Amino acid sequence: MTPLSKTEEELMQILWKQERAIMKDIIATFPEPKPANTTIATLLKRMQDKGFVDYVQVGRSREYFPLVKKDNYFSKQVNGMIKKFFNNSASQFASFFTEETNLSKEELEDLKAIIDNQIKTKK
Amino acid sequence: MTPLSKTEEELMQILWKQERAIMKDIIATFPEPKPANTTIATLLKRMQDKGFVDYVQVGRSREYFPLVKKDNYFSKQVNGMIKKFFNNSASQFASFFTEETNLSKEELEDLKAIIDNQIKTKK
DNA sequence: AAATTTGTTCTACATTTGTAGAGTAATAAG
DNA sequence: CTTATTACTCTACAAATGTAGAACAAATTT
Repeated sequence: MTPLSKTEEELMQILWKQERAIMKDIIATFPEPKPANTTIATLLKRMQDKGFVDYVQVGRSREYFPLVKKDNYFSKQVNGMIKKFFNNSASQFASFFTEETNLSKEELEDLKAIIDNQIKTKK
Repeated sequence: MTPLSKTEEELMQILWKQERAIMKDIIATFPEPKPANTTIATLLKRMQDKGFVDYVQVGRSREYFPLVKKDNYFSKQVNGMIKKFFNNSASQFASFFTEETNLSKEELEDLKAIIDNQIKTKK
């Protein structure tokens, strides 16, 4: 399936946030200068063709909603990156991540706790 | 600066691996059916325009090389994702990550060690 | 020297993406 | 009922992307 383009992905973010949204709601979330609604309509149709959104007719307008969960979509993204940049080694990615991102001491502690938990449930 | 497209990114991966590569080397890395070298040439020129690669003339051919480090490029990617999907919270990303990816017990232990180290140097 | 290989620039073209006007239908508001 | 609002389809078009042929030059092979 064709992936979402950058702009389409941003629209997805809106749908993920709103759960269900009609054209007006979508347009409302954009800052000035708002895009033409034909622009959004085109994008939505393309996203529908790609299998990422669908809608239900409600009165004269449509309630659009995402067909893929954000978490799901996101973990595919991460997995793609791990594959591309780390030869598929998640752990290599993980260590890179902890080294490169600027987590505070507290965040690191939290993370450590999470990992500890994981280790326990694993065993 | 315009970002790399998917295909251009793949070419970058080759350059990152080879350090420096001439056309023949690059083509050689592709499986059959290999792309036309004009295709690669076009891609390389575009990537050069975008500021991601450069070359030195060596005899009749050019040695192309990356202008951005893989690590550097990669962490920008990750940061972009964190921003987009986790509202800029790296720690939220981190916990999602450890929960979603299937790290083995050993990998988790390794990761924990790394984090411990981070915490110490952070002190 | 003739032929082959290698790599370049120029040009081209189909597809995808970003953006939106024109036209139209239905509904809501005056 | 007339007007304004909302949103949908159709059409369009510029920019970006994927891919490569034609033409040409230098180097290498036969």
